Amino acid sequence: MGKTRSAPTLNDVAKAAGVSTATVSRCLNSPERVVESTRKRVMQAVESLGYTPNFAARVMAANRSFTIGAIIPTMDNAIFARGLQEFQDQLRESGYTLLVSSSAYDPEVEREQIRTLVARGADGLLLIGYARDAEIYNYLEQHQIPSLVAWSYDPRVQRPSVGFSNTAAMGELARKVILTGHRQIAMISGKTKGNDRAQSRVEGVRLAMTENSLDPDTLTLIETTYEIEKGAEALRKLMNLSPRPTVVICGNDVLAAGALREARNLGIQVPEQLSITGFDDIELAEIVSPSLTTVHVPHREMGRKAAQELVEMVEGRSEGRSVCIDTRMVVRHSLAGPPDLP
Amino acid sequence: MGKTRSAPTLNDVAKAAGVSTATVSRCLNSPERVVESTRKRVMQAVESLGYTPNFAARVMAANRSFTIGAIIPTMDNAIFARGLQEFQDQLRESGYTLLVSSSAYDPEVEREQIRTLVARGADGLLLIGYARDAEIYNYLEQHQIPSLVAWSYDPRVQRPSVGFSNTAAMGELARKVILTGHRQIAMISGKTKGNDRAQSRVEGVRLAMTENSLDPDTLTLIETTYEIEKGAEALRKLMNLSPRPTVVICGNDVLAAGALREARNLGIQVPEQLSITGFDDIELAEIVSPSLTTVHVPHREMGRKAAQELVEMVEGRSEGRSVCIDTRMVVRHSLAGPPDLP
DNA sequence: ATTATCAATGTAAGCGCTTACAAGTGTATT
DNA sequence: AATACACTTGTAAGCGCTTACATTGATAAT
Repeated sequence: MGKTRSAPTLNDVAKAAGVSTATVSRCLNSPERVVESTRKRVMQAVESLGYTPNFAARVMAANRSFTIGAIIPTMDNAIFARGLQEFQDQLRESGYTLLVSSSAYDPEVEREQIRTLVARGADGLLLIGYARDAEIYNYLEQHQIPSLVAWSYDPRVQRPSVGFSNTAAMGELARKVILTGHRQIAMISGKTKGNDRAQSRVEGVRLAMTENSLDPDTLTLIETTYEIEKGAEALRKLMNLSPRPTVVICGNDVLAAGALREARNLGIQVPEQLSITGFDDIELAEIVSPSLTTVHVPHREMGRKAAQELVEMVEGRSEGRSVCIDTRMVVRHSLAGPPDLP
Repeated sequence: MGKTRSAPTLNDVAKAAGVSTATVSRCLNSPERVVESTRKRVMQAVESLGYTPNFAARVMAANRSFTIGAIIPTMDNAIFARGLQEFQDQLRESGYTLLVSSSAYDPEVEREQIRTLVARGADGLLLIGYARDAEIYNYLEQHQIPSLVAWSYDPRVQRPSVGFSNTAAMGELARKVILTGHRQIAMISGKTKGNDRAQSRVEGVRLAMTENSLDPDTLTLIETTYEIEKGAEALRKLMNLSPRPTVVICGNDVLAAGALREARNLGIQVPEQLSITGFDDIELAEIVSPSLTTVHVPHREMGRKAAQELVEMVEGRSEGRSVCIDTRMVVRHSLAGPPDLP
């Protein structure tokens, strides 16, 4: 910290109020254990000195920080913003503070951030998706830090999580796409390596194809990072293919927005000449035109439930349950039947 | 923290390596002060025990945290995301960690967050905009925590800041709007109370009007929170006015995107029947159609320079300089001349 | 009146780390 | 050979707080 030479300490308050440090500490942490008259005097001293407890000292002494850490892949787009905001609000209600850091989708960075957060005394951790080194989970185990996975839910994985089935959600959308008549299907996915959500979404599309007697190997797949620009780039590539896909399923709304923009730049009519779909239903999805057919993920609900569950775990009231959140397809204007072949 | 019963401590490492805790500490913090052979042995012990230093203890003992705090008004939209990302990256390069929290534009919450961050041992703080209680600045002074204001720059204010002149930036845009022929001007602004950036932007429009012999009192102003939905709402209200404004200047791109959407819903052609402008030039601005005429703010540059300056301050190499970042108008498709009167 | 009980407060032992200072060793200088 | 010095490592005193345990005084129970 800054050289806190002049900041008042517990001791200063104790002296000013004419009590012991223990009493001051009690006033702050369990006021009901101090008689009113004393408490008043102490609080006044706190007030007039402008005392703020030193967090590091408190954490060290109490071995408890009332802090929850979250590592998200990125803050750069809105995907995690909404859910995290709700997560934070709910946490605050339970008396916890949220510490966020972002890993830029880099497992190494994530590992480092996890260690940092643990070293900082986080009582519990929110992680995005299942996929990470066993070593990391071991580390958390060893330090006895409860962790909860969010944004993914897979009944086969034995690990507390609050999320949704990316496979099922994308599957539903893909089925709709196929039913609408599309056969030349392309997908712009996020990088699947180390990202189970991206993997599952691709998986969902493949499954839907198989179910409908389409060869999943005919799916044209481009993997890229989740940036608007990259979505645009990928679309450009896809439009050079022959035969051209009649629909582009995007791994999320950000990629879809990029694809949409590029289609406009190329003079391709959406959805008349080309259909495009998204995933997440962030605000962007409704803003772009045509508005995106996508999958709605109840981010707020997820954030709230994750906070509740994680607090339960931290306070020893739960061993870690999993919660599956329902998604639903949102049909808007970017999806239509394939154009008539010339 | 979680009950760290089993986590190894410095002491454990020291024993395992057969040295004193001081030596281990030195290996970790100033390795050059320990002879190679010893260092190797220690590092091996660190490795094999899976030791991570306890942050709270370190902060307490060293009175230094290598942590910078930032309180931003919201994470809910992209306004701050980009600049902050760069701020963080730059900070990391200098060996600092960023702690972010968001205040939801609430001064009370902000005050609390600042106290929390200080109590947590932040070495320095990044604050958005100048406007806040003197009491807060005093508090920081007392605790000797350097703070830097970002997203605002005003040569008249005697306080280190890295930002841009909101007045000048918006003024340039407004001048362009007026030159394009508009006389019926409306503005959808963020809440100006306690938000100097919003205030300055309104100010910028008024100034431009005055300069062009328009009465600034004829500016129709709606203040609202920075949400897409609110932008839409505001536009609806404006379109019920008579005479209808021919241009709607929005306080930022988010509001503009909402306004744009609503115009589309109302069947109003932009820019043929109505012009709309934004501010910030976030990705959204280029995605919507028509794409937004707006003011480009070099967020990355701002984030980077802010990090550099704040680190200098924290390390006592600077008393706090101010940096003015240049913005520039970006002309796209949402602004055109006013429609011919019927 | 005596003892058990309880509520309010004080005493002091750490929590895990850094660092000033002390101690020990080996090398250069005279 | 004696002295100085640099370098490496150890010793131990905190950093500001919480909390188990001890103490005190008052009230209730006998």
